[in-house]
Amino acid sequence: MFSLSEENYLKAIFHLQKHSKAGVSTNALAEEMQTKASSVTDMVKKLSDKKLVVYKKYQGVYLSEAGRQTALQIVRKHRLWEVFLVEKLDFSWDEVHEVAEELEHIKSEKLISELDKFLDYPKRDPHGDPIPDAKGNFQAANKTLLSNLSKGEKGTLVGVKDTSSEFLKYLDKNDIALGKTIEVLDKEEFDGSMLIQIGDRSLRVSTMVTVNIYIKI
Amino acid sequence: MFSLSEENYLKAIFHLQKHSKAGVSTNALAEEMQTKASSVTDMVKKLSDKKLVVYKKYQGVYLSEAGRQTALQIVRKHRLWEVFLVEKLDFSWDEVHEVAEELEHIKSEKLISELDKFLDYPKRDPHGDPIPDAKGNFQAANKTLLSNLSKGEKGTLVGVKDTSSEFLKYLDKNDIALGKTIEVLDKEEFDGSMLIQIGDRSLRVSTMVTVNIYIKI
DNA sequence: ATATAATTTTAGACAAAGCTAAAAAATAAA
DNA sequence: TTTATTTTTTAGCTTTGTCTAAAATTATAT
Repeated sequence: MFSLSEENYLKAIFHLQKHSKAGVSTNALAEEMQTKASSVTDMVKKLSDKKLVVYKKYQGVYLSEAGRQTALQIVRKHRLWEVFLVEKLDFSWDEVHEVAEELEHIKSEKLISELDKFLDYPKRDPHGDPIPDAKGNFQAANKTLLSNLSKGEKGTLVGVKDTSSEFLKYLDKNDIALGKTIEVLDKEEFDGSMLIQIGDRSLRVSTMVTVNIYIKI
Repeated sequence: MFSLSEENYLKAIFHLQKHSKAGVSTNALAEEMQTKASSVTDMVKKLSDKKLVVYKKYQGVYLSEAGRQTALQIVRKHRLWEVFLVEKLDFSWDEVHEVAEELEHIKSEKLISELDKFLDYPKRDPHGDPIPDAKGNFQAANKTLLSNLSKGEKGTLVGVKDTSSEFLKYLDKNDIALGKTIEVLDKEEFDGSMLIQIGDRSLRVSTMVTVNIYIKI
């Protein structure tokens, strides 16, 4: 159907699209894809010919409905494989991304529907991100960044924004995990750092941490 | 490490090598790879430069020890994934090959060692073929073709040579499966067809069938 | 043993996806 | 509103793996 490269571009545009309703710029896409702007222009033209994106010179690129559906299916596969790796193969949440990047491109409808069943139709991946269903539907959680909470507020950790191995290992080390209850004991307005209560311990965390943790109140 | 294409060539040479101790011919490899002889020559030169095969112009190609080990690891991955698909995802044995062709190229040591553990270190794939261990060791079963048995002899079905969907579906339809006991009730010397006892039924099968079923006596 | 046939290799071309360097367009600054 | 800067596109080249057509080699058959 689509080449490896085409699929990766669609996924990248999808992820960049989320953050702003404007078109995705060539440079942003080049950065995300770890490639050069000229290569992006070439590929974007190709995707445009295939009606997967809407593209006007110098105006950035948008996913078409077909492109969005394709991207959603890749995201679905990526996240299902992540669940598989963590739940069945004892991977930790900081190890799954790389492998899932490869597994997401395996082409078999049956494989994914059976995997979904085998995993008992999970709704979220190990980082708390929602898994689209076969039709591309998923509910974006009503979540907010920990940094938005005020002193005294509390909620449940439902996701992370930064999924880098370094950040996830930091969380593991400090016993910060999905599903834990976090309460803001104190917030330092000067630098945004917080003193939080998590489980039976309290901990001081920097802004780098608070802007990368999603909380459901 | 190696490209998709390189891996597939190594695997193809490995499979063709098994059948004759002579070098694998360019044409045979082209046939196996569904490509042209000229393309094969190019690739074989490349593999030779990388010391994965031994190649002399017009003399066919042989796997080097490094090439053999690489091929064995690909075969290992292919067969482990086949077990996974059949045992965990309810695939039937005629559906697994295509998908395993893709899965076998995923690059992660940990993925394969964990999968092996998850499947409880299977020794054979769903077609009865042995699964090499992490070091590339596997025991070739002492098996023979059903066609080699004489009237009155019996044994256990331990594998199939032809793994095409058509053949496997024929076997399923006639309730011929791995592990079943087969006895040769009668053998027609003229065309090699046999009357066999399998389970509580007897069945007449053609040579096309008897030369594609492996029996352990 | 020589002619014919089959196999294999070489030479040159092509598509995909990337790159560099230069030109063009858009944006920001003076 | 010009000028300067940044962004984007174009043009042309590279690599990987393929192809076709022609040449070279090996095998087969008379």
